[in-house]
Amino acid sequence: MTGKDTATGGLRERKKRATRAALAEAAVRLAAEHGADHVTVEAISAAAGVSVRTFFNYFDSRDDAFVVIDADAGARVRQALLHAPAALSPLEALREALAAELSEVERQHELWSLHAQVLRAAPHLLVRSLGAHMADEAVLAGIIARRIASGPPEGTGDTVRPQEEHGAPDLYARLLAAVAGTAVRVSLQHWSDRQDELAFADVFREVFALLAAGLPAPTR
Amino acid sequence: MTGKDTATGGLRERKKRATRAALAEAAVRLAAEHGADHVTVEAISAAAGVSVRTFFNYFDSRDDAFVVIDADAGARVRQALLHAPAALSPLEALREALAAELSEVERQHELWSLHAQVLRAAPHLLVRSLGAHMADEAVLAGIIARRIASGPPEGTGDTVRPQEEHGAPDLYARLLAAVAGTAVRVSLQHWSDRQDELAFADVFREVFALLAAGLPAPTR
DNA sequence: TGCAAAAATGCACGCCGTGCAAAATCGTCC
DNA sequence: GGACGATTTTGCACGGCGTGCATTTTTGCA
Repeated sequence: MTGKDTATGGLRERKKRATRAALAEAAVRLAAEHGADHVTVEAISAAAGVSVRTFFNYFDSRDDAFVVIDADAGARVRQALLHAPAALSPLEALREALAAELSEVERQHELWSLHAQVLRAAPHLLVRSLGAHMADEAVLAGIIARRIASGPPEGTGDTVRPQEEHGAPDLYARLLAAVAGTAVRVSLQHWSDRQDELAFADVFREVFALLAAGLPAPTR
Repeated sequence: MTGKDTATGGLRERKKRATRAALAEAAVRLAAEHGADHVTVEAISAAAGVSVRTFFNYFDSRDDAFVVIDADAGARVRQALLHAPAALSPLEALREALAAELSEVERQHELWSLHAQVLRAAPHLLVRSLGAHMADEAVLAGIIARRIASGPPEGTGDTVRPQEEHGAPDLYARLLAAVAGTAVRVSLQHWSDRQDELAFADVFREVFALLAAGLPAPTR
């Protein structure tokens, strides 16, 4: 369905992508310089070389230009999750799918850093950013639920440990999808605060380790 | 600082509270009837009997009127957490603090139900609602961090189990605060979807049990 | 090259949100 | 009880946001 991702031969399509990227980049750069709420749609449009009206053909609101970086990142995560080895637990599978996508983030370190800077200065944009992931969250929960239903892990081959039957799988899937999103956000925030000290991947792994351990009280 | 909560003798203060409540209630009722995005500030103000300009003296934006129900719920949770028994783990303490506040929710069932209805019909408002909790999240993380630093649980009295030294307590505290907020949201959503089937408290407990267990793959 | 579909644009309009100054209301002191 | 200072409410004006519609320009294709 989303097979033709990056390499699209359509000339028309390419130009649309270029325009969208130009608008997004102009928005982020202007926001980093003057502060997000001092950047008008008119300024963004002018910097990207299109009319104000055209801006609204690409983004539903001014804030979206600051928020939506890569529109189909969610789709890639979903694909990765669908092709994850059946041996992995849901939490592990999701962790790996996210890690793969987020390694891309570290490669475009500069743009993301700028982006993080803008979001930090304007909390309400960060909130919007969360909202952008919420739609993904629902879809992700569906995939997780299906994964659980189809392929029970049975890693060791024998019956399960003396562990309570946890009720609705829907609830589990939703919770996992939501918590994973939260984990990504917290990881990014923490890494963004101590930018030069830590590798993002380490923070990310640490966070998921904490989750898998059941958020135990830290040993001081 | 927030000592005088509900019972305030000041006549002026009372009138302000009344006006704010009237505006919020009018907003929610109109939104429930006509849909949130078909409700203008003018309509809300008229229903509450004040001018449009006054509306903006009470709320920073139109959406805030739909979102902010109880402004100092966060403060109460913080207080509860501060007075929680030292024997509880951070996760347990936070769970109990939230549970106490959320029992209030079930009492005002009708208002919250209406509210949930409005938020469900307008996802972007739900996002804003999350945002309202994000400021709380940072403060909460600070309290958790301090709680960890001051009173190490040492429930059994001896040294810790063979368990890795999990790095920054800041990271843990932030993660816990964020995940707890997510847990509340997922619980509310799940409960809201199956309103008559489950008690909210049960869903809430179930979610925190899953978190404490490290989100294990559910036994099918 | 000519034609149909799609995208970009201009224009008009209504609502949002804010600064400012005038008017109304409230608490207090005499 | 009445006047005064402080706070709140209100009207007004203005700029920015976001949308519908008709028009013009660009693109893909025959």
